[in-house]
Amino acid sequence: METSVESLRSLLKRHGLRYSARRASLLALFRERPRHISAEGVYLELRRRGGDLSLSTVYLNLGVLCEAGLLRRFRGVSGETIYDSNVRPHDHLLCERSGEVADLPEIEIDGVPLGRYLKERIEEETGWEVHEPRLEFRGVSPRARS
Amino acid sequence: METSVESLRSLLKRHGLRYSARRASLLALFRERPRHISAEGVYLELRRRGGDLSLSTVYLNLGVLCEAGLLRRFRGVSGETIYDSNVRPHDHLLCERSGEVADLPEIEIDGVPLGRYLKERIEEETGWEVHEPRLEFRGVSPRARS
DNA sequence: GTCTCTGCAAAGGTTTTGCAGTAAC
DNA sequence: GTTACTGCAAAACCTTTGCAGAGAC
Repeated sequence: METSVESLRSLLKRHGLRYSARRASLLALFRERPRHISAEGVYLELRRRGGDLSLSTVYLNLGVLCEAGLLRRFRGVSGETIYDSNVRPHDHLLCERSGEVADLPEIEIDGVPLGRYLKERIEEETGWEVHEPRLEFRGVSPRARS
Repeated sequence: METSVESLRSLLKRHGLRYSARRASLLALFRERPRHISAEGVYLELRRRGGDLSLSTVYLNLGVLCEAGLLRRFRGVSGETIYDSNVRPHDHLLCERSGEVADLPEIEIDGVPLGRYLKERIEEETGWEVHEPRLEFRGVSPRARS
C-alpha cells in the first residue's frame, strides 16, 4: 500500500486532518498491512522503529483517526482497546488463550450478510433501533490450540 | 423469588460458598428480579437500603458469585462490567444513549438457536474452536429514542 | 481452631486531560 | 497569525490486591 509522505498527507487532508510527521507514521503503520493492534502496541512498534512520540500522542491520534473513519476500534479479550485498519463492516474472532484477533470471513444467511440479517431481524422482533452489528466471537485459534 | 435468609444460605452452600450477611444481601438483590447492574450500581443500591459494606467487598463477592455460576458478567457501553442474574445462554441489546440493557428474545435460524448456529457455522468455516457466543447488539432502545 | 470473609487503603492498568510550547496551515 | 498537534505529568476511571481483624464453620 502506498505510504509515501505525499500520499499520507493527501489522505489526511482528504479527511480534514492536518499533517504531522507523527500522525503520518502512525497512519503508515496501519496502511502497510491490515492489522489489529493496541495503543501500547502501536507505541512500542513506532518507538522500536526510531519514532519519537509519546503515548498520549498515540492515544490522541488513534482517536482522531477513528473519528475521521480511517480506523475503527473494539475491545480485546483483556479489555484493552484494539485498533483496526479495516473499516469495512466485518466481524472478529478473538482467541482467549493468545489474544490473537482474526477477521471473520463473510457469512450469509438466506443470501443476506450476517450483520444485516441480524440487524433487520432484531429490529422487527424487538422495536429497538439496532446499529450495524460488529460481532466478536471468542474461542481458541488453531495456532493456540496446537 | 425466594430470598429468605435460609434459602440464601442453602443456595450459597449448594454452590460451595460460605454464608455472610453481606454476601447474602448481594445475592438477594439479584434474585428479587432479573437485572443487569454494574458493581457500583450494586454498591449504591445496597447502601441506599441501609447495607453496610464496602465497594471492595462488592467486587469480591460479585467475582465469587460469577465463579460459582450464580451470576454472569459482560461489558457495558462505557466499558464498565455489568453483572447479570440470568446465567442461561442469551444475548443482549445495549442502548448507546442510555446505557440500558435488555435481553434479546431467542432467535432461531433453520430451527437452531442463533448462538449455536453461528458457533457451528464459524467452526466449520474457520477452523477455530468457538465458544458459545454471547452476542451484544448496540442500538437505541424505544424508550431512549422517544 | 481453621479457613474465609471483611474494610480500608493503596496500587494496578488503561485512557483522558491540562498546560505550555511548537509546528502546520 | 491562527489553529491544532505535541510532550509531559497528573488525574481519572474501574478493578484488584495486601493486610490485619472479625466472623463462619
